[in-house]
Amino acid sequence: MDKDRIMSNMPEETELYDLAELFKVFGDSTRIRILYVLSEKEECVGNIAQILNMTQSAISHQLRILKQNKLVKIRREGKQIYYSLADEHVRVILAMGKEHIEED
Amino acid sequence: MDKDRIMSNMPEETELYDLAELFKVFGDSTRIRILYVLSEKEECVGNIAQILNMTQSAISHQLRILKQNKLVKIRREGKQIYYSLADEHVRVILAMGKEHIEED
DNA sequence: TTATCATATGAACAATCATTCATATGTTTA
DNA sequence: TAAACATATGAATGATTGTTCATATGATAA
Repeated sequence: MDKDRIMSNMPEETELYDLAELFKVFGDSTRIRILYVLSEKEECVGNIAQILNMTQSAISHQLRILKQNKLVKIRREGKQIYYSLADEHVRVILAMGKEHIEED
Repeated sequence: MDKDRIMSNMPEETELYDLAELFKVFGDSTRIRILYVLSEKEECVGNIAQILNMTQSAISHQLRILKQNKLVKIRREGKQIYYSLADEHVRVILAMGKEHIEED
């Protein structure tokens, strides 16, 4: 069974938690919707709320989570704050997930 | 702002929920640990529990969730049931997540 | 400065979920 | 058969989390 060999290949505790944390962020349909909106082009908070028919507060709370986990980045322009995807991992992870649920 | 154009590119409601559901499954460190164990080789429930120092019940509950979401598959051999990764998406998704949290 | 607009945030509530405990199901061996 | 073993599952519980409401912060315009 070789428990030791298997466990020696396992990521560290903190990395496991970070990984789980990251995927938890993808595990909410509101946040996925936001990421899809931003996959088109950068958008400010109010617009995202309007597009998704949700309150500004709810969107803002979710954007904070996305930002904390470095899935989106921001650009300030006057009163508005424009959000956009942070990097290509976001697209790849979403695409892989989509492929998975679409097969069979 | 072109709300209609953006929304027409958005996946269907049911697909959004399935996607979120899938990522929720990755959003727990116990399940990630199990997937890492199985990325080495197939393993039966009792062994997984021993390797991860958890109760058979806890592991079994989590394996059911992994199986329902088609991340693992099973092979029966006498009294034991061997679990293994269902396909390559699992590895790719984990690898992408790992890359993401490891940068900067 | 003051008023207005865009965004952020704290507290509260309902809903979801991982684990435990006890027990059930199903397979093999005696 | 019955006993032993591997796995599954239902109920209960504590912890986590998404949304709402009210309010705070920060930037611009008057």
